[in-house]
Amino acid sequence: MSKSNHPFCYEYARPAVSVDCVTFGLDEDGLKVLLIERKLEPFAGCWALPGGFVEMHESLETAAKRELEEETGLKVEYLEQLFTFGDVQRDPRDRVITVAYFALVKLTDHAVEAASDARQAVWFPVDETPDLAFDHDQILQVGFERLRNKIRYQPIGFDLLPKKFTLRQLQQLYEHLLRRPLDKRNFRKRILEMGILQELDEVEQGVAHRAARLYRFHERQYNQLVKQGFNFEI
Amino acid sequence: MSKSNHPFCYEYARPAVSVDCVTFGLDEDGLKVLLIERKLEPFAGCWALPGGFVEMHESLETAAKRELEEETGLKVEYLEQLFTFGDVQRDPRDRVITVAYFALVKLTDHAVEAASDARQAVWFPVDETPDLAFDHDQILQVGFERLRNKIRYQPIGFDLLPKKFTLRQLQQLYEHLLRRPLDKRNFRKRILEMGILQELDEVEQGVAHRAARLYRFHERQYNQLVKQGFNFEI
DNA sequence: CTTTCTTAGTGTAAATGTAACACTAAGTTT
DNA sequence: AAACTTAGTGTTACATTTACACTAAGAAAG
Repeated sequence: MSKSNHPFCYEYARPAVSVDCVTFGLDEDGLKVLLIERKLEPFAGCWALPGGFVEMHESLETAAKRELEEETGLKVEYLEQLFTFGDVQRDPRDRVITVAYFALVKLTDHAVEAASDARQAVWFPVDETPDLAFDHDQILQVGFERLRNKIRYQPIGFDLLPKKFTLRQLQQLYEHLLRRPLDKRNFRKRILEMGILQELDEVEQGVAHRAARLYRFHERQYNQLVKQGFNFEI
Repeated sequence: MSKSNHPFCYEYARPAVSVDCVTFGLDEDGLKVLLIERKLEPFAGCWALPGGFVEMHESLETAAKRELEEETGLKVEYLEQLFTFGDVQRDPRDRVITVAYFALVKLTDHAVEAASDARQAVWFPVDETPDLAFDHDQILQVGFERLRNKIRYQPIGFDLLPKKFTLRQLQQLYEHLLRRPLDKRNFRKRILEMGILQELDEVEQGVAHRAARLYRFHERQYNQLVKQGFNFEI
């Protein structure tokens, strides 16, 4: 690599910088993560997290959104930085440092087109993922841990569930991520007391038993409580 | 910047990658953060976090430890990744992405030589820091928030206090970081019940009143409890 | 249309955990 | 010896959390 020609003391070779996205979604089967099939070497034919190299004119977060959309067709509004992986040998070609990002999407509402966008992007059940390229298995695991920790103190259920959902759906998501059963009455009491659910005048459709009431996330109320330092621990 | 000549599809210009360290210490006056005075442009003469560019053969964490030692003389064994800052304009010279690290050191035990190592490294009180170079004010703030959050659920007090300390010292550290007074009896009860303190047969020296018993951190016990998923919340 | 099945929806009491609180003990200084 | 400063110690009221079981509603099957 040549020396740069601007007045800059850093004249060594530079690592490349990439971004990778760990994107979770939820459908009837459970929790899913979005993967792509690599077309190029190294790891051609292998599954990997969507991602790519950061360009000079864009911030890390912008790069992550751009790569996610380019590779999977999925547009997300909110991404969170996860961790930066910089082991020397994590990419066999060259030194590549990657900044991993974390996203949650409502799979049921819209994001099905992502996978069907003629791209090789597939939602895999989180506990049935194939071996991934590079150190992406490790990155995915860090992402999954983040998800499980996050649900303890932030009401992220609403980012994964459809806009309208039942308390049962919400509880089952919590139970799955916390890996323990929750008492129905206590759960409902707590979540309703938080005051971030808006009760709708609708019930779920197409079930072979008594239909449950639908709720939606009361975002305005939530933002206000956040400002007041309210604790959303479950 | 020239194209690389290895078989690698990434042929654009690359951002530079640096590391920066937010290092906290504690002395009689309170909480301190370690800063250096820059000798080179940009921001020559300005205070900044110790840090520098990542070399091709070293991991991010290794780079952070190396830079910290080179610039301040301080050797740390444990560093934690804080956040990666990648705004396009954060460095006026060039595109530089920086991975920030977070360290805690026992100032009272040894680390005084760091500052006196003929280097321009100074421990500043955390709430009397000068304006810093680049976006280092922002990085410092993120580091400080991390510290304040961390103390809620991890017994990091022991990383900041001297090896032997009194319960009063420990409580005052908690009070300072949590920004609220704690009840002496409840605090002692809780911290002792955790079983990670070893009571010594010594008392503090040179105080003009009844001397308090000294304790030390029982690291082995702590590690065992961590494995069992014990909760160290205060 | 009656029965059966499945999930929705609701309150209370016991147990546990948290927070509030004040005095005696020990050592130093005057 | 008196005064000052911090060390060290338990109990009670209060709040929170957990455990727990029945009726209601609607759909499906007979």
